[in-house]
Amino acid sequence: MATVTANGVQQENGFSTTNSAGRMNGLTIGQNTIPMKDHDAIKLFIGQIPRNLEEKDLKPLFEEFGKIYELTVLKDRFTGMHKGCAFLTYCARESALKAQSALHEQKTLPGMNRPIQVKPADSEGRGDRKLFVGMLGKQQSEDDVRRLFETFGQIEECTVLRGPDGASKGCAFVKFSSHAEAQAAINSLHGGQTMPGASSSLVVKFADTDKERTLRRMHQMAGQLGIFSPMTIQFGAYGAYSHAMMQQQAALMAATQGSYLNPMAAIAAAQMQQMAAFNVNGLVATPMTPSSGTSTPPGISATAVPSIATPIGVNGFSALPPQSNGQPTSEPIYTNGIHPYPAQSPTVTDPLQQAYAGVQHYAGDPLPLTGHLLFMFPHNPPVVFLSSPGPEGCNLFIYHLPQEFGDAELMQMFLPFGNVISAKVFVDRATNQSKCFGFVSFDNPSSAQAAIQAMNGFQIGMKRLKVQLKRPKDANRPY
DNA sequence: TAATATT
Repeated sequence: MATVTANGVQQENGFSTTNSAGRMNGLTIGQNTIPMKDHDAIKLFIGQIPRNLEEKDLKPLFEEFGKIYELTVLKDRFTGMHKGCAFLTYCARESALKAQSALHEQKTLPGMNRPIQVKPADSEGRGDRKLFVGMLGKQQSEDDVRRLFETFGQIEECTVLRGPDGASKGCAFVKFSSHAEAQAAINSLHGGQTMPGASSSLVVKFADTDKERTLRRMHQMAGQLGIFSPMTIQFGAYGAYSHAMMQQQAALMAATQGSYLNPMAAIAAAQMQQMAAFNVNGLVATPMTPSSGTSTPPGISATAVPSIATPIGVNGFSALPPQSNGQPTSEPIYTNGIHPYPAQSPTVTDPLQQAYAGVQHYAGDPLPLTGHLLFMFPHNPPVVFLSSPGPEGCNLFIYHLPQEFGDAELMQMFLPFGNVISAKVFVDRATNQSKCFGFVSFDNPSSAQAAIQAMNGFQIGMKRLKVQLKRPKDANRPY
């Protein structure tokens, strides 16, 4: 983690420390100086930072107000992507106050639309004191909202949410200087009156936490994409397995949306990955037993993979877990009532026949990966495409693909299971439309098996994938 | 009726 740390002035010998009244901040031991900060130092949150500026670029701007104890640009945990904000702690509290008054909303960094934010970080805060206000009239301005709330305490921020056209969305955020003030506002205002033009009475509640926001967004997207059953997203039902499934869902969301060039999908997918990671990180109340399993979701280290004593299907995640607990007679419960291992019966129209009837198998051109898809799986760098198909037992036939899926999306979907050496969606020559089936080749059979285990029966929208070994070319087929 | 970001 890149962090700029102040270098103190060295003394000849021994130790030196300073205080807030003080001269210099730092503990010097011989050649090394360890920066020290005041005990009443304030950690500042810095927002609206251009994403091309790193710690070293920001340092000069802030050093003007005092010696910096620590400056850290926030990065995405998985992708390393610059989040456009940072934390800054000065050695002296006074420096922080000076910087805040000199910079907060006072200038706009190059390339930004909004002025820089310099204010105490949430971690310095006094608890939950930010309110969401719903069911406002569309005509009500920030000032109107302020007037409504000002009797309950000191308002630090008041923002009416607006669309791109500037029209109010009928809701606002109001931040008080203390939790008690916010609570008082809730007690007095929530449900108490109906604003002109609003469809029901005023809503005043504490604003969502980040986790709640993420869940809300996921629900929204899920609804749009039809991926999940309505209103049901659960985490942790089967530990690491659902982690793997989350990754799949994330990939699917990105891929599906990607065909519409919707950048939100990538963001959403990244959020889902984060949720999946939470899962593995143990923020899961569901009891899990140690793994005796034979199939480990790809890309997840074996030590991080618990298994499931009693698999419980979750609506939407109905491509069900590998039978990894060595108890084939256990009776899984599937709350969505759909059996996880579908597609056992042969289909009447065999797309294999079409596949073999004149379409060349993919033979090794670089796949047209889009940027956001690569971004999705930072630990799966672009593979070198060797040849295709792979050895026997490495090649999968996939049916019931979404119409929108192209080669890149198909590959993306299977990357978590191993090295994909080719991925090809078959396309109708006349219409250029996907035939909704394709082939994926891995470089080894166990990747292929893992992919079958996890992805066969995997639900996308209304359809379920069929994933099975591709038939060998020379196999006798009774057709 | 839910947002520029908060280790």
